[in-house]
Amino acid sequence: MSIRDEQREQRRQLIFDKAIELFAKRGYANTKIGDIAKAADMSVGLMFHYFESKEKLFEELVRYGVQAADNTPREMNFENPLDYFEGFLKMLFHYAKEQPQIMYMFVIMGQLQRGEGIPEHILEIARGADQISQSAEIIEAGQQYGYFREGDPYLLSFTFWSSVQGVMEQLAVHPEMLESDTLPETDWLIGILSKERKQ
Amino acid sequence: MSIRDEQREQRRQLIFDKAIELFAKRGYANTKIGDIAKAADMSVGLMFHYFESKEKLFEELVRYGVQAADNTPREMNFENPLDYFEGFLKMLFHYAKEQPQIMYMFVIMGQLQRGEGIPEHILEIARGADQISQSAEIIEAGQQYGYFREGDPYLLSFTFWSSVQGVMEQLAVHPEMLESDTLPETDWLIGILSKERKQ
DNA sequence: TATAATATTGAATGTAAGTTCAATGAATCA
DNA sequence: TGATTCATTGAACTTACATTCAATATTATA
Repeated sequence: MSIRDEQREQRRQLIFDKAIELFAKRGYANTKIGDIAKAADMSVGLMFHYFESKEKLFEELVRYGVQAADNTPREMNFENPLDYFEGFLKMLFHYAKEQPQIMYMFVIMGQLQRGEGIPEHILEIARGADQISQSAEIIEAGQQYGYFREGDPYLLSFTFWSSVQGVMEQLAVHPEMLESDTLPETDWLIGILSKERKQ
Repeated sequence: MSIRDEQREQRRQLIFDKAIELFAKRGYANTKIGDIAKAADMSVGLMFHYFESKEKLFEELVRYGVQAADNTPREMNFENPLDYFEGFLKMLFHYAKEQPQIMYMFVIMGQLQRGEGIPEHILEIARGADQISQSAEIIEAGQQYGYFREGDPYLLSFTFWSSVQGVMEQLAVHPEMLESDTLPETDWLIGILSKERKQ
C-alpha cells in the first residue's frame, strides 16, 4: 500500500474514532459534522472527501459495530453459561479503558433502538444483532442446569442487557471513572442472572 | 376558573404529555416541533401560542421532572433502607403502566446527563436532582447494618441507577411490554445492592 | 346582537447545519 | 522539472426546521 493510501486510511480512521466518541456521547442528531471535523482537526469540507455524508459515516460505523458484536461471542470459550456473560462483561470493562471505541460502539448500538431520527435502512442493519434473543437462548439452556435464576429467559436477558446498556451509557459520559478504574464489579450485574451468589 | 382557562390548561397538558413521550422516545434534538404538533393534533403555529419555544417547553418539562424526583422520596416510608429502593422500583413499575409520563420523565432526566445539545441553563436545573449521590448516602448508612453489599457506596449507587435507567429506556421503546405487564422483577435489580438474596 | 378576547391556521422568515464546489497547495510519478 | 493526482480549505448552496405573523374562526361578555 502506498504512502498516500496509508495516510488516507489513517485519516479515515481518525474521523471514524472521533465520530464514534461524539455519536456515543451526544447521540446522532445532536452531533454536528462540524463537531467531528473540529475534533479531528480538519475542515468540514475535508470530511466529505473521506465520507460521502453524515449518514454514510454513521452507517459504516453501525456496520462495524454489528460485525464486532457478531464476532465477539465466537472468540470466547466458556465452561458454564454464566461465564459467557461474565466473560463478556470483563472484556467490556477491560477494553473500555484502552479502547473506549468499543464501549462507545456499545452505547451507539443501544441508542439505535430508540432512533426514529435515524434512517430506516440503518436501523435494519442494526437489527441484525439481536443480543437479547440470542442471550435468552443461552439463559434458557442454563436454567435447566440451575445456573440461572428462574423466570422468563427473554425478560431476564432484557433486564441484564438493559442494565449493561445503562451502565455503559453513564460511563460514556464519565470518562474520569474509566481513567481512575472506578468500575462496577462484574458480579453486581451478573447477579441479575445468576441463581446463587458467588462464594 | 373559566371554561377558556380550563381548555387552555387542557391544551397545554396535552402538548406537555405528547412532548414527554416524544422527547423520551427520540431525544431532544431528534424531536421536531412538528412531530409534537402532529401528535397533539394541532398546527405548528398553535404550539407557539401555548409554549414560547421548544426550549421553554423542554425546560418546563425538566422542572416538572426535578420536582417530582425531589418529592417522591419524602412520600415514602420504609423500615430498612433496602425497602427504599425496592419501594421506588415498585412504584416506578406500577405507575409505568397507568401513567407512562412518569417513566418517560425518568428517561428524559437520564438523557439530560448526556446532553451537549441541550442549553446549559437547562442542564443546571437538572443537576438539582443528584439521585446517585443521595442514594449513595443511604447505601453507606445501610452497609453498616449489613443490608447492603460491600463496596464503594457511590459506585454501587451509580451501578444501580444506571441499570434502572437502562431498563426504563428500553421499556420506553417497548410499550408492548408495559401493556402485557411483562416487567422485570424488582428483586433482579435490587440484587445489585443487596447483601443477601431474598428468601 | 355587537364587541372584545382568544384560538387556530398556514404561509413567510430566519437560521443552523449538511452538502457542493471551485480554487489552492502538496505529494507522486514520468 | 512538468504533469497528474490527491489533500485541503472556505465560501456558496440547500434544506430542514424553529419561530413569527397576518388573517380567520370561535368563544365569551356586555
